[in-house]
Amino acid sequence: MPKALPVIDTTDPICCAPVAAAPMTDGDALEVALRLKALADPVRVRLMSLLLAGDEVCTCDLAPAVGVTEATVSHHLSALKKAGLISDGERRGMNVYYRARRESLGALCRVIDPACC
Amino acid sequence: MPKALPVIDTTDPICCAPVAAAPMTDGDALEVALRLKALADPVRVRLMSLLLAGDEVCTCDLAPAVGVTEATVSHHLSALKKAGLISDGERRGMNVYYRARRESLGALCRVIDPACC
DNA sequence: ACGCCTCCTTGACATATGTCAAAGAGGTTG
DNA sequence: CAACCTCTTTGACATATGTCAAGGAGGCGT
Repeated sequence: MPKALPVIDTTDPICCAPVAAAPMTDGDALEVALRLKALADPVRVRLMSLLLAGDEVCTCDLAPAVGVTEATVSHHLSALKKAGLISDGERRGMNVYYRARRESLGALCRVIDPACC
Repeated sequence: MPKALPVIDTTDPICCAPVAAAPMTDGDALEVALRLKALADPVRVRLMSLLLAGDEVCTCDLAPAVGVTEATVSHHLSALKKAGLISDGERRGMNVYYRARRESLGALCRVIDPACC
C-alpha cells in the first residue's frame, strides 16, 4: 500500500450521487470506501448488529458477545464512530453506552444500492 | 491480525437476515464482511461505478480511468469477482470485458440497510 | 513466423489492520 | 482514602492489503 490514503472527516452521513448513476469521482469514491472499510470486518458487523438490534449497549456487554478483549472492542467502536456509524459513547455511572446511527448506515446503502435510483 | 480469517466461497449473492433484524451470527457476519472488504477501497468503488454505469468495460479502458497499472486493475477485478460483484471476464478479440452483477450488490445492500426491513 | 497488442500472474515492497497485554483515566463503593 | 470497575490508550506483534515491475499467456496483424 505505497500511497497513503488521504485523511478526511467521515463523521457525517455520506451524501453523493449513487455509485451506479455515473462514474464516480475520486473524492466521492474515497468517502464511500472509508465508510465501507469501517464496516468491513466480521467483528464490526456483529457490533453494528448488536447495536442496531438492542438500541443502547455498553462495551462490557459487547466484548463477551463478540468474543474479543474490551480493548479490541474499544478500538473497533472508535473506528465505527469515526465513520459516523455509531454515536459518541455516553457515560452513565460506570458504563459507556453506544447506539447505532441508522441514518448514516442508511445513507451509505442508498449510495451503493444499484437499484436505489 | 493474529487470527487468520476463514476462507469461504463468496461468489453467490449473500442471503441472510438483515443486520438490523437481530444480533448476527458469526458466520453471517463473516459473509457480509468479506463482501464489504471487496468493495472497501477507493479504486474498487470507482471500478464498480464504471462497470455499473457503462454496462460492459474492458481492462484497458478501466486502467487509465482509475489511474493505476493494468496489473493492479487486474488484481482488483479478481477481488471483485471472488466476491461475486462482477462477472467473469469475457474474452472478445484482444480485450476482456467485465460487467457488474447488480443482484449481488443489491443483495448486500438489503442485508446491511437498517431501513430495509 | 514474427512482432505486437491486451491481459493476468508472480514476486517484492511498504503500509495498514486487528489483536492483545499493560498501563492509564474516570467513576463507584467500601 | 483505598480498592475496585469499566473503559480507553499505548506499544508491540503478526498478518493482510494495495501497488508496481517483470515476466508469461493468449490472440491479432503483417
